[in-house]
Amino acid sequence: MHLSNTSKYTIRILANMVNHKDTTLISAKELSDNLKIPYKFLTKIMTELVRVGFIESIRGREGGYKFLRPASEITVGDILELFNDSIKDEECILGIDSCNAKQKCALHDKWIKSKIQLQKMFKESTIESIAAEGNKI
Amino acid sequence: MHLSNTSKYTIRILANMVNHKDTTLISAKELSDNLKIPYKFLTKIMTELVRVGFIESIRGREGGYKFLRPASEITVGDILELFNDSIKDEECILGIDSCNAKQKCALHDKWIKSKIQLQKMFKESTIESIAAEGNKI
DNA sequence: TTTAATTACTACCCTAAGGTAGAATTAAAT
DNA sequence: ATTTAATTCTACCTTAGGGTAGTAATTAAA
Repeated sequence: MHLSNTSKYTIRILANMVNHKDTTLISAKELSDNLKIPYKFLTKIMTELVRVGFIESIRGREGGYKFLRPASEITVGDILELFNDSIKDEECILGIDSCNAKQKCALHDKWIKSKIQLQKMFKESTIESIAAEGNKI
Repeated sequence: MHLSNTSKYTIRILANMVNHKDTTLISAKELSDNLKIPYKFLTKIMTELVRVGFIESIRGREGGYKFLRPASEITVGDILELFNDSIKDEECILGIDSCNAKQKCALHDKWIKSKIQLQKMFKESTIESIAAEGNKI
């Protein structure tokens, strides 16, 4: 019961970008140093984030990354969805295909309650809020 | 954000065993048929459950499996622990090493709330309760 | 004693996640 | 023009989860 490393890293990378002076671009090297994420692995994630349009890259000397969509409009849920980490509405926690509101498994109701709470947290947490003053990143 | 297939299967296997007439043993073949879990994969799980002492096996013709510990004393949490699927207390949802009660990540408090709720559900759900009358398995 | 039905053991195979390596491309600075 | 600092592309490696195959061991029934 946990998020994938890639999701976790991605959220922290984007939050770190928010806190960088946005007059300049931030490079992969700098992010890798800040977050202690292996450089090559980080660039792989960055390329994916460029591909889906969360960020933009400028190549060549003095290049780097910057947000394309504002950090206040990218949510944790968006990231989890990108890496197939989000909690699907229909998903029974015990993996029972026929479990639904009519025919419930023993955990159905409690799981729904937790699931909604988590989904709400993921949806309401923007990258901007993750990066806000006083929060550990 | 999900449980491993092995954990899900295991919970359902044990619940299925509860609902079997316990005057007789239940065989891997029967469980595999009941739950549509591939026979060979199921026997692999069963051998592990024997190894850790949840169930007992009787080999040879007319053999099969039965509970060693009562189903009312095996919890979902026990199973998740066995397959490294449980939620650790210290674990930050964003994977931040230095995140703790003093220095929190943005999701810390909300995550703790959900985490406690889930841990409680896992701890309080016995195999017996999963198998109880009226529940989908 | 043989046979059939059962679990256990050993050794694989496949896929995806996580991670690494090297070279190609880009563009500013010199 | 050349150098340098950056991203991107392609290809690979390693590990763990999920799953399969074959065979040995066991034991009760026939």
